[in-house]
Amino acid sequence: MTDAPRPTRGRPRLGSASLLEEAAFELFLENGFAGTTVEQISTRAGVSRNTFFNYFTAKSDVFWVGLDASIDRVEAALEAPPEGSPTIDTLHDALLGAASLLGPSDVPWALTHFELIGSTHEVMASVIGRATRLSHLIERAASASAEPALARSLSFACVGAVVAAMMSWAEAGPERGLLAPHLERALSPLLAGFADV
Amino acid sequence: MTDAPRPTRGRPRLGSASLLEEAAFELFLENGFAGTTVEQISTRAGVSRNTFFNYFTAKSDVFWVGLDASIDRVEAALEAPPEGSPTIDTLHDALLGAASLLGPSDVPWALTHFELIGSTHEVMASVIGRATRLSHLIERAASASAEPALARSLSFACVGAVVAAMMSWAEAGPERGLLAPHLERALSPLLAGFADV
DNA sequence: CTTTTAAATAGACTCAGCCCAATAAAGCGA
DNA sequence: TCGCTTTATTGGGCTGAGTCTATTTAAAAG
Repeated sequence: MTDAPRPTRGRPRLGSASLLEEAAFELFLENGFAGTTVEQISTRAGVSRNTFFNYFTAKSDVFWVGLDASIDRVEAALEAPPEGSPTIDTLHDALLGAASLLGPSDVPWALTHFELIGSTHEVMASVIGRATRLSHLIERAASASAEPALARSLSFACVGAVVAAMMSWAEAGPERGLLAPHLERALSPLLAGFADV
Repeated sequence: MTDAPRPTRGRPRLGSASLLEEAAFELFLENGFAGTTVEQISTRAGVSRNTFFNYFTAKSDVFWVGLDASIDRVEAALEAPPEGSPTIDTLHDALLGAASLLGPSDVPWALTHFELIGSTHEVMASVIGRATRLSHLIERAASASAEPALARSLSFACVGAVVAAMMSWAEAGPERGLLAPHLERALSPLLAGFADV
């Protein structure tokens, strides 16, 4: 899931994902998400339309380049749990660990420019795609020490808390600091409730 | 949000939403969701392609006809809260009340035929559209007695629990009974955790 | 019979996403 | 230096969802 290592053979890349990202955000500011075509984005970035889809599988993927890396970190932390620690703490540490690496400038663009995006189907789908992946990770980890149904509701509720935390983090403005404290606030009552069962 | 009252004037409807729904489910069984076109659905239902979009705004909307009505009930229950009852109980009662009206045969088709659907973008988007609506309702109700950030994380976590409950309900097979007990199990640890704050 | 209202339809259009075949730019081995 | 292999870019074409506008049809109301 992490970025594939750049191969030493073959034709080198012309641009980068972040180049397309910048072009996309510019255009979204000008015309909104729905009012911007993939054609326009790739033209401004100086590549062809097809090249866009070499970097992203969907137009809405430009929003979540950084987020995917964070989910990778949660995955790694959940797969190498410290022995002897109860699952609920492992989970807490895995999520907070990833969140403590996200500083004020790491906020996903989409969360600070929501009005330009609206409730577009494509964007919603892209969000829930990431949420599903995170939820699977948590559910698998929780299944080790909880019955299936409980593990699932725990994982879904956790994902809900993560989303809520990211939104209040984004809304806090440029002085928002790390994501971690927001996540701590959203997560602790929930984990406390589940800790008893 | 409830069904618009059928007007007494004008041309009567030829078919109904559930007619298109049945045609769609048949075809999904035969060819899967992605392998079925709106054209095929409307042809089998005996109407034109455009008529499909008179009944549904998207192909994936056929999955959630019943669900929308349930969310309507939650909305009604949250808007007319019994005085003197703390919000967390109002919320509990609103959700459980709607869930107790859902019997074994009310399971959304999509949840019992997940393998035929896959992680199609459109379906995910349609799910999260409903989830967003429910979350807004809960958040608004919770804002009355909790600070904004907490209200939001509560609402998102609740939605997560609802989804988890519906999935385990669907998986329970034909003898699944009402949704309510599943929801009770998923919701209670969560609400217990939030009740302290 | 005429007007009004709402539903069904026809036809055309945009654009996301996918596929395939062709080409360009690099490293590697001979 | 000359192929060979690998990878990225590109062009062209295609399907299908969703939108829009205008037209027609079927009913009720006056």
